[in-house]
Amino acid sequence: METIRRQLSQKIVGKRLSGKEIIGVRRRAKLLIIDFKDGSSLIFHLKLTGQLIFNGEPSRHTRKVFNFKDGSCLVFNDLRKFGWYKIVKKSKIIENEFGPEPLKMDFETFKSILEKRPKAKIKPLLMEQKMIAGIGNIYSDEILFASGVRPFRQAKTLNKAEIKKIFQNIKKILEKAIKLKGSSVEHYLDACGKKGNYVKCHKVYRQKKCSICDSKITRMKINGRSAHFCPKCQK
DNA sequence: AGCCCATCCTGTCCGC
DNA sequence: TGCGGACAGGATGGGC
Repeated sequence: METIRRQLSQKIVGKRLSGKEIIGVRRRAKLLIIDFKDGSSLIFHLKLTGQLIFNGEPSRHTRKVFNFKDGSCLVFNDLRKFGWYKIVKKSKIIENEFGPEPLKMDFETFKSILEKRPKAKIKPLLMEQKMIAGIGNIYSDEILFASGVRPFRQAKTLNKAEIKKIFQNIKKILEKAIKLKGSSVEHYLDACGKKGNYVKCHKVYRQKKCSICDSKITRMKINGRSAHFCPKCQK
């Protein structure tokens, strides 16, 4: 998402769509927000299979093509049709429904989130958008592997060192994933129509063996989502 | 609060 | 080859 935002920002700021000038492309949680000069915004949620490709070729999964005045376009594809877009006069109301952005979050804030939800399992808690914005299924697994913490541990059982590690790895993993332009497991493509490279760095998500100890990676459902962890490296 | 389930859709993969 | 079931970067709403 952040990769798509950065690329789109470079490509479409200054262009005109239906007579309105684009002045910025922002991201809040997993929402992509295109701001217009008149104060309105075009908001996207790509869910699991959405793609936004600048000057892409329309396919049978194309839901909408946004044509800019200069002849370029933005193609919105979505195989499963879970994604959506809408134009809003003020985007602030929607943006306020989310917790802090992980890369801007300080340690005290993170600690207080865990204290607010002592009984929640750590993986679903990391993915809860109202608590922390923008962490999804892949990165929650990878963050917890890097931190040596099993995904079903309740927040209250984490010791100070574990909390610190998780906090640091949230930043580390997300920053590296952004640097490598995201993770393409199935449908993800960036705004240039290219796959992300972070998938090569996945240590547990859809992996068979642990890269550290060679143990078989455990896969289980936690609150309805697939979770992956190493039974030896994660406690 | 926290978990479970169904739901929104289309597609792939795996086992029989 | 066909068929059934599981599963899929997400999120919501209802029920217990």
